Amino acid sequence: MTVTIKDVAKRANVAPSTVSRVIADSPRISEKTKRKVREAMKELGYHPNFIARSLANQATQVIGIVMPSAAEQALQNPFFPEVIRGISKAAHEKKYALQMSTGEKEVEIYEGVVDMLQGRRVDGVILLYSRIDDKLMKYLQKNKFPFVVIGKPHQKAEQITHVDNDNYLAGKEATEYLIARGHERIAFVGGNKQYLVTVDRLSGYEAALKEAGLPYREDYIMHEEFLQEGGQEAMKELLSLADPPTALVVADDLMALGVLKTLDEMNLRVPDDISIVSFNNTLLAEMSSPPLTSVDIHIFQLGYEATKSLIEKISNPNEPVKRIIIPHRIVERLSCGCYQK
Amino acid sequence: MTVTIKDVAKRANVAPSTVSRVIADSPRISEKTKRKVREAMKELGYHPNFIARSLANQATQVIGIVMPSAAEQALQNPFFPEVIRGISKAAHEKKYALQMSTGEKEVEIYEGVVDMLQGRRVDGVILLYSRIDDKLMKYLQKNKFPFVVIGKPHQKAEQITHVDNDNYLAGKEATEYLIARGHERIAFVGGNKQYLVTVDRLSGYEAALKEAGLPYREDYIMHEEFLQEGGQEAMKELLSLADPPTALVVADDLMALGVLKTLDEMNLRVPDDISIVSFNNTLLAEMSSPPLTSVDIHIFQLGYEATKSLIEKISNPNEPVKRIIIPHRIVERLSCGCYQK
DNA sequence: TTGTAGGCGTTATCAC
DNA sequence: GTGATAACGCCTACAA
Repeated sequence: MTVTIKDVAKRANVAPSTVSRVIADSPRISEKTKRKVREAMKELGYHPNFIARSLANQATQVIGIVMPSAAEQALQNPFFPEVIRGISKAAHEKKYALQMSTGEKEVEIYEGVVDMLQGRRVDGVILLYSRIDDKLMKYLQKNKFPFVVIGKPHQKAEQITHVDNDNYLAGKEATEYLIARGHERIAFVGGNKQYLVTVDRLSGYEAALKEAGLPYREDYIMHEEFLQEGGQEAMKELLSLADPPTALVVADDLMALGVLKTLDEMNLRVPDDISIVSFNNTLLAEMSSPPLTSVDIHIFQLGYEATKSLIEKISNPNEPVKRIIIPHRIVERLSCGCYQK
Repeated sequence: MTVTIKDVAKRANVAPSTVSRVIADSPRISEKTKRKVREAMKELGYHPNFIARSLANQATQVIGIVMPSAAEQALQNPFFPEVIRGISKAAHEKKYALQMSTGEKEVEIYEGVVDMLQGRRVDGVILLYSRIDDKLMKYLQKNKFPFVVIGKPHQKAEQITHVDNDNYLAGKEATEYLIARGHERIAFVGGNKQYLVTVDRLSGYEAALKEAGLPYREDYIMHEEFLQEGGQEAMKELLSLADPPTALVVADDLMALGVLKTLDEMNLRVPDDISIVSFNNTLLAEMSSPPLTSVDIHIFQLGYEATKSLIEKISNPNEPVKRIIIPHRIVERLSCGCYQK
């Protein structure tokens, strides 16, 4: 049925191994037989069977992408398509294929990835998140599977290749940006505290307040999902406070969108009544009304670099651990105003 | 190193074939040995090797996703993450994994997919687009590879399982919507005419004009890329006309965004100066200023149904050809006004 | 430079 | 019910 290496061999009057060598373009084969074999391949319409090759090679040339939650949910946030764009570019350059995890709950994802790796479907994986005490990450490390994480590993970060932003600094700068505009009651709206991004940006926020001699208030700290609904929830709670904030550091554009929505419903205006600095600088930040001042973290590059590092690691298991910090920068738009008492 | 079926067999004092049967939960194995074998698997931490299994089975339980262009580019349009969400859900339900094509140019994609299939990396593919005279589609058909397309196949649509909207009708309704509001100079901004979506929506547009006794003007028809830039280009051209349109049917939200951008730069207001009906009803439509009246084509469902159909086809090659039409509906927002002479 | 043979980890077809 | 054994398609020593 399907034409195999043997068929080609017969046709070209050589041994299967010779064909195999031609495929690998081995220098030990004469140009003449190479030509002959290649011609036979053309004539028969031969295509190498990756699966068979993978089995023999113990390598698949496939990289696994692991999302923090069901793709179904994660992909709602433009962060993910954007990282995947970067990943895709780098993978393509090195001729790697991409496979996506598809699990709903955390355990399912965990098992899915374990199967992916143990089942030798992929040569390595990229974690598109980093959370505290992550079972999966520990597993990967223990079993010495090639992987890189986008974000900062919770523990043993010096032993795990990762690509991250300086989220502490970014959080600090975002906050300082608001402080510089006279704000004193600044709230923080972030994702789940399990995520390192949240933790880091929050500490940056905290540091900025401290340096400015402003009080750190528990009731100004919100943790919600990285979705619009999360932002809405957070904003509602903040507005129910006796003295609501005059400015917000929001850790994600999509969340910020939710924040804007709630503010709009409450007839509050941005930046007149409340200022916002957001994160990610996705298209959403540009499009919202008002457009959001947002910290560009270069998502694409995050994915691109992570993939390059992973591939290096796959091809050379002794590759030293790397830590790559992608620069960030605040992109000013219209969501911040000066606070006037 | 890695624990195989043989190791398990030894440990459980059975033959490898028995272990294999236990994995497949064959009814011909006694509960007692099953228990014994399963215990051995636990103890040794056995994980089946998918690759080996695939080779023996001639099936991978992986579905390939084929985008119209480099993922790097396509993923900029929220349409794609959204279909993938649907695909991911259905795939997960049936325990299929997902692999993405990663090619830049059309030829590269073509070859990538051919390799995917011939290399037996995937059991079937989903084309996330449909274009005229598509080489790849012909290839798939000729070689009888399981595939489904999202969109309407150009030729032999009755022989190809596909999931689509009634884009003709949708285009017609969108146009009628504007006509009903008094507009007579209505332009069409679509994607490349190679794409069937574009063609279909355009014919719907044309039909609506005809029925209303309005002239069809070549200079009101724009074909650009499905990106913001495309919308900007189109709008610029339209505005350079002696008598620019008072309303637009734009075949994609992201393009519509570009349109809005250009209009804004020109100090034209929507809907006061120009009305817009867009397509896809992504988050962008909701967020833009003004929010766009947009035709919801239920992207998620498109992906979900396509995947279910593909999996059926993979498991049963004799599955009859299917054509699934996903309903659409216009979601009214603030981008349309009445035309007053 | 090329051929032979064994192995990669499973499944499937026979036997017993 | 369970055990050999031969595929699946390719790669890679080892020979020649």
